[in-house]
Amino acid sequence: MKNTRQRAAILRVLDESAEPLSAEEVFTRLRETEPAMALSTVYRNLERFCSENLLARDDFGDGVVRYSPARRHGHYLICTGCDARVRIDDCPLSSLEEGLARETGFSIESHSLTIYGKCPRCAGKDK
Amino acid sequence: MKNTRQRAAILRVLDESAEPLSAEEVFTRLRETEPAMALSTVYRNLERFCSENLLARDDFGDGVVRYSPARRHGHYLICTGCDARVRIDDCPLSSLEEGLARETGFSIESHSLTIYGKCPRCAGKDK
DNA sequence: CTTCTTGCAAATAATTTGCACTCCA
DNA sequence: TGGAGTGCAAATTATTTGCAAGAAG
Repeated sequence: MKNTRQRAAILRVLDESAEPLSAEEVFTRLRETEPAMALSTVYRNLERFCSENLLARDDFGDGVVRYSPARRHGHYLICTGCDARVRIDDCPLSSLEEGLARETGFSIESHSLTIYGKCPRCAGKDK
Repeated sequence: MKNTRQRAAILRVLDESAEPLSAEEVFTRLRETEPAMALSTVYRNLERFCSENLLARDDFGDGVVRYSPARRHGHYLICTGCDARVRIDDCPLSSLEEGLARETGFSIESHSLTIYGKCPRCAGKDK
């Protein structure tokens, strides 16, 4: 994989962001430093980085794919009332994956986990 | 929620399917019994049923949302080489959710878990 | 009746692709 | 220099919405 200015810029933006970002969001943040970059370049490289396992996809179940550096990827608890997101730091899957690999013969590469519910404030509003 | 012929038909198709189905797939299977039904009706009702917790969304990470009856919903291990899907029957999250609810104050409603990897055949091809 | 639903057509939104040109290795 | 990478514009794909007509309670 060639090392281009655009690729470095995309990875930098994601490294500097505390939150996972969508392609559009990455694109917007690059407006200042890389005004000529095309949105399609962002899309192409985000996907490329995923298959190289440099990035992980975070799918929150709205129609938008978000990305974060693979090392920092986590899971989220999302409020179905107000879309508030809470990061879940410890991931219960490492132990599961081991057994799964043994049972199925798959070599596990990644996973995606999102939990939905009502935050305390929205749960209150319901009733 | 009113009980319409279309709604019953959508639920029936999903009950009869062993696999989660996308809106398009549901629509296609309804061509015979409900030839006049509009695709938008399918979309609207699938989403409606999800918010009533009659259906669950299964997101496999391609751009398509699939649905299955809430009671039967499971998780999948998907091959990134050939898209083969293996159902994971036991779900490691019930235990996690309890603690999470306590820590965050959220009332948990649902979750989505998908695991990616290479199936034995595709893992072999790589090397 | 009258409100919730549907069918249809048109509108979005996110993402992908074709192609000629550019730039890293 | 040769092929991977980029920008641009156009094409897809999945999904959503507005609205008038239809059916459920």
